[in-house]
Amino acid sequence: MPKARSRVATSHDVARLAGVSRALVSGVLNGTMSTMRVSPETRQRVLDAAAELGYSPHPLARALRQQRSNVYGYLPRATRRNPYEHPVPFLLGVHLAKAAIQHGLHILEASAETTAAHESGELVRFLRDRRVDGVILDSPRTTEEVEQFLDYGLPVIQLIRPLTSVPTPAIIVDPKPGITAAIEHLLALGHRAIAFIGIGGDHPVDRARLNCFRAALVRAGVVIDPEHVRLVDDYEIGNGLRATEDLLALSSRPTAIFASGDNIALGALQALYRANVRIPDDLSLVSYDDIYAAHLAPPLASVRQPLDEIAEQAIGLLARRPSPDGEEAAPEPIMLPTKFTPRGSTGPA
Amino acid sequence: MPKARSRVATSHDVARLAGVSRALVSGVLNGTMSTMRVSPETRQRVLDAAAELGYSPHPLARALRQQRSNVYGYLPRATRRNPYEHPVPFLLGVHLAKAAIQHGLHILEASAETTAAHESGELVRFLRDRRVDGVILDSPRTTEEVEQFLDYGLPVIQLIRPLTSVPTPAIIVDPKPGITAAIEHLLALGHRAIAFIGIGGDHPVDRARLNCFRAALVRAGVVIDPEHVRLVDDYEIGNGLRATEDLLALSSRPTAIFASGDNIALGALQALYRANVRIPDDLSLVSYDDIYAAHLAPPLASVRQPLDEIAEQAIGLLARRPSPDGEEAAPEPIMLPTKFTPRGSTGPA
DNA sequence: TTGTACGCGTTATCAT
DNA sequence: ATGATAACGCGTACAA
Repeated sequence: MPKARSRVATSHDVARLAGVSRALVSGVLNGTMSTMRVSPETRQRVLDAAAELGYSPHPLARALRQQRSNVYGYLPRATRRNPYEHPVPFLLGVHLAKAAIQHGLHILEASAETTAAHESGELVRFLRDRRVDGVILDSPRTTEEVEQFLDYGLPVIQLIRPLTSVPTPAIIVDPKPGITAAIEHLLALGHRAIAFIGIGGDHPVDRARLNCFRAALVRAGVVIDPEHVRLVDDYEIGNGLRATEDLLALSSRPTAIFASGDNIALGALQALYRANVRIPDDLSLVSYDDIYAAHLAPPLASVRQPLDEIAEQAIGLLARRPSPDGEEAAPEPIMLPTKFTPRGSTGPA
Repeated sequence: MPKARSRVATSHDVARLAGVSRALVSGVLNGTMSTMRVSPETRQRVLDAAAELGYSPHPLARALRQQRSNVYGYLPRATRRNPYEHPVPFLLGVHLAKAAIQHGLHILEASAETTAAHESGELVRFLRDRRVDGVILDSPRTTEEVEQFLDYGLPVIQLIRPLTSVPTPAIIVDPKPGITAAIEHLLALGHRAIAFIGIGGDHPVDRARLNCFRAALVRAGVVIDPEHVRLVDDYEIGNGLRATEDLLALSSRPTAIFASGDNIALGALQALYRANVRIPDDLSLVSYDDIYAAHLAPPLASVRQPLDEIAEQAIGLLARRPSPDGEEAAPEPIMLPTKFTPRGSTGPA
């Protein structure tokens, strides 16, 4: 009947068993005292003792001493009750957590229920109180948001939609290869009337998707019907639904739709289902994100952003501790490519 | 240019500013030394000083001293590359994390990439090394898995599919209200040939869903066609797809399908789409889980398990520290009800 | 109310 | 060349 937690071995236990001091245990296990500082025999005794006791240093004690919690804050771009409504920031968090573990780090996701919390400094306070070692921001909206953390002296990494006005490392995505492949795929199937549903506003990242779309068509000599470009406010299912309804109501109805986000595509799917438009027979549909596109009915061709890669790169940057000192030079953003995967949702025009 | 992290206030700083000892700062801020133990003026001085300095106790130092990390391990039933394939254990983790924060606790999700890791004790080691204060297990598969943690002296809470052979607190779901309402809804629409797609095997929780389904029909005097009950191995999309194809191939094709899981329903949706069977015109579909059912095309009527409530209850149990001592009596599981929400996926038979 | 030991590992200083 | 001693990080708990 294990009432109290079975006491776990401490460095003291190991030291006693090996007949050495605690300092030596620490040195050996961390490789701090390299080969020449400690005799091979002693070294082995320590290792054996540690193994025998199943010793693992107390992470809190270590963190306290090293002034490094090994926890990094992650601020997703949006949070809602149901994560399925915001797949990208959400899945990004999952991948960050996984990558962090690989490096002995941990992610603390700071969810702002209200957008107000973003500005109020509530989140800064939250993460600061927990002594995070740094912060990963997904598409921060305001300069202040980023600077709050920098002012506090924390390393910051921006993902996906970095504010270039703030000099931090950033990891971004190149929409071109994926979108180009997607459009060329549709063109090859004979489509000429291809619609675009995406986000308006002036953020370069969102505009870039439209630009890639445009460029691919222009390159093929296709003239884009202005009515076929539908810009909405946000990546929400309802927006995709309404935009698609609008497209279906046009006299010049498109034969294919590029939806710039999985949930935009989901909304499109709902509208098409209601209107009894069959995919791919009556209309072809391609999405961006490729998070759950493959699981829909029908499975959608989609352009994937390498969220796993983004996460790994971000953690990698944080894991090799911030540059010793002078290297404050505005770092060049790391750009990762997108990739298109065709599925059953496209067919001949 | 904030090179080094702006030093954060310590209890020492507060003590100095308030002209008292660190012990008193701790006592006042934790309410340990309640009103009668410290003079109101001093008390106020401490509070003022803490507020002025924006003091928040270092969580690592506190945890180290109190021998309590405030971190709890969560072992989801399944983990894959894409969390959207296993919505329940996944969303449970999200809700656990959220509820934990509310109580000043944290969740560490231990994902076993391989099922082998579950038995090997690798996960126990992982969590033990991180000094978790307890463990939340979602539908553990083997008794050993649970006992490993109990042997180590950690409090364990089992969710959804507890192993009753191990005496731990548990939180379970009552499928009856939701499934009964769903079937009665279909009956009221005139359906008599209602199919069931669910999990076989001998786990009582999975069987219970079928039993509730059966009972509701029997109560209405409906005879169930044995061909209409399809049992599959796991809650996977592909299984729902194949089972539905089988159902569509029957000479006595059902007019409605109850899919015992959102991704079973998703598979059904794919099969129905391929076969060009319209919902709800040609066939009615109801799912279990209600995680993303509302977002599909068409939105599915679904039975919801209160994952948020489950999470809150679990955290609640852990937050009020384990029973002082003797109260080892096998605790009664906490049972929470399901709820049915009709949507556009059902219609007259 | 205060002093002091403590939790546990790391790091800088000291001793052979 | 090898290893030990002691201080430290920060807050809490108990005795004084």
